[in-house]
Amino acid sequence: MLLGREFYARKTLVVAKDLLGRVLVHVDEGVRRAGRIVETEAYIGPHDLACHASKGRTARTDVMFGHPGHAYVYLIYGMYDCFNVVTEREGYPSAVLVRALAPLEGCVGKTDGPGKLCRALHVTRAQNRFDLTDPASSLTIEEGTPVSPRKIARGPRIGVDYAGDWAGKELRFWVRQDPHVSR
DNA sequence: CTATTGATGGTC
DNA sequence: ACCATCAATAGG
Repeated sequence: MLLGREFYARKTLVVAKDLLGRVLVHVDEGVRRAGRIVETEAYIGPHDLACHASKGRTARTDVMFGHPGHAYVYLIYGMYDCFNVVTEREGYPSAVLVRALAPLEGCVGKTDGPGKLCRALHVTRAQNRFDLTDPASSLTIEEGTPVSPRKIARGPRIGVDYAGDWAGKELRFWVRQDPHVSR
């Protein structure tokens, strides 16, 4: 069963936690590549200085201003794609970065980092704006098994030291003790 | 610690 | 038309 629009149309922080244990699936030219989500980060709205959309609506950030449940995939450091899901209501730009997976099917290499998981599932900017709630989509998220709150750890986001007051906020979530969480 | 790599957004 | 920067990673 796929997660529906209403799953994503909630507070980004809630979605970030609730995505742990869910299964990201990419049907890549007929082959299923999938992993269980074990680490996420919340990027919340125009005031979050670490959120790309805090610089306004541009060609890149446009998708974050749209409907929840769509993919936001962007290129970082000229080499790595990062996969996010758009959250909250239309017009309020926010997303959850998926940082690590436990590999399940068809993964090429490791999945313990945002760039690595995209490489492993063959997710690129070609999938940007894809609707994750559409059963006909090649990129979806299945219900999987939610993680009990007691097994969820929390800490500051990675690589956002530039973000002033928002740099220290604990908006990163991971499954405690899971070996596939990024270093 | 460094090199990598190119899109992106700001400035001139 | 530049230019600094970047939600990362691999390799010393």
